[in-house]
Amino acid sequence: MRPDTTKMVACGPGSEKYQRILDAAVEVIAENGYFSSPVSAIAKRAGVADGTIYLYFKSKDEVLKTAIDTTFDKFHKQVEDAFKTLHGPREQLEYIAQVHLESHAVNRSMAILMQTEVRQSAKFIAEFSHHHLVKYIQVVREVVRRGQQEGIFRRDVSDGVVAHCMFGAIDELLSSAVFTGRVYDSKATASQVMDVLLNGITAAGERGR
Amino acid sequence: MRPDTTKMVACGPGSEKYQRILDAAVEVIAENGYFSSPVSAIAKRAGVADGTIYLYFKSKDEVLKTAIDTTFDKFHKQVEDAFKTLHGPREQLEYIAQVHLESHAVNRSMAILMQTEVRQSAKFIAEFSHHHLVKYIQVVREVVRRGQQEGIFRRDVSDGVVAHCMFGAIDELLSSAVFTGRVYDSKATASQVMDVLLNGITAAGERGR
DNA sequence: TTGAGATGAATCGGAATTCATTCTTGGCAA
DNA sequence: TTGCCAAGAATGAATTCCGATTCATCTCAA
Repeated sequence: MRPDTTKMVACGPGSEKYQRILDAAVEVIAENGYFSSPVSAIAKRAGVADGTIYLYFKSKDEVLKTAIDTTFDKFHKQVEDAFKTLHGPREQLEYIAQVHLESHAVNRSMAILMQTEVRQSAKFIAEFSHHHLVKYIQVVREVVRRGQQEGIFRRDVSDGVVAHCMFGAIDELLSSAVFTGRVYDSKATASQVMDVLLNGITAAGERGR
Repeated sequence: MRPDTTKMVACGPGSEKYQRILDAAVEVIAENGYFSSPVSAIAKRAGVADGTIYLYFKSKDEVLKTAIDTTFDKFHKQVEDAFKTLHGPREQLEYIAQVHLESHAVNRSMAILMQTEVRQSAKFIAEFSHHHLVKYIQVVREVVRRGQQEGIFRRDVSDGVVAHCMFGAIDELLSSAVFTGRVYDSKATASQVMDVLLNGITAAGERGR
């Protein structure tokens, strides 16, 4: 006897087909870009009929939106969890950097999609993904501010500027890897970037600790 | 009597209409994104008929391509010129940062377009604009390498990583300004970013110089 | 008068979404 | 156990809209 929660709901967000469509969409869009990816291509990749996609999603937009939202949510949850046992500002920043850079290895197609579609000007994408980026920056800012209060980081540079620098630097590294197809050691790269950045924002009195 | 070069060629890349179309395209695309900008909208903004655009450009793609190419070329030329009288690695990097950040003020629409379209996955855009980005990074790398050789910068971080960090940090700052619509003092911001970065990569022996 | 320049309606293809139809499946009565 | 039914799923061809590009036609300056 199955518990209710496992009961096969053929349709609905939990189903296997739902996931297959999402995965297919991410792959196809990563390869061709959102506007050059006909729904029919996504359907074919997922092994379903064109119309089926509309049983699971309201529109093509909705598919992309869901994929992006899910990814960001996972990221934020992962960071949140890690922070429970990782308290130093340095360590927290390093952790974020590493997870961010790792995304390439975790799911290449998704990484490509993030780099190529999230900043795009299609209004519907820009609007909601902007929200996720703001949240990311927010988290970093808070860590930086705490570091400043604790005297670990310099106080003469704005936390906002530092947060954007960190995000931008890492994102660009990822982006370049995605575009050139080069693979890298995410741990080693993250540590180099954060070495420079942390060195750059370390308070004078803390040097060499 | 006019020299030949100034003779009014009604059509052709020099003409006033050519420029008007380019400007209109940049504005419209900045507002709506490339794929949501019908040629007819660009034509209307430029005050010409739809068909006229095809007298000046081979295709819609071509219009965007031209706009982006021109902007990058201007940037590279500007940097090249400045380097003739600006020799210190620090100063050169600071100059690049400032010009990059200034682009927002110079031409807001173009800055938006750059942020929203250049990284996009439409194959035709990605391919040629990638080339420009590589060139940018290349220039920065060379400056960094020279700084390392002269003993001004640390040698234990790769010039490539530093170059990407710098580009990414600045680009993200610009991007955030573009998306939030916030205006900033490009000189002050550039100096903050470069303060952090340069501080981060300054060789130990050079501290406090 | 002529031809370069300009026009904008018509063409043509491509793709998002719909929907009439078909398929599956699980329950139920004979 | 078997055959049948209804409802939920899935299908994919048809509909519909949109927009890039073309081209027959017009304008105007030399």
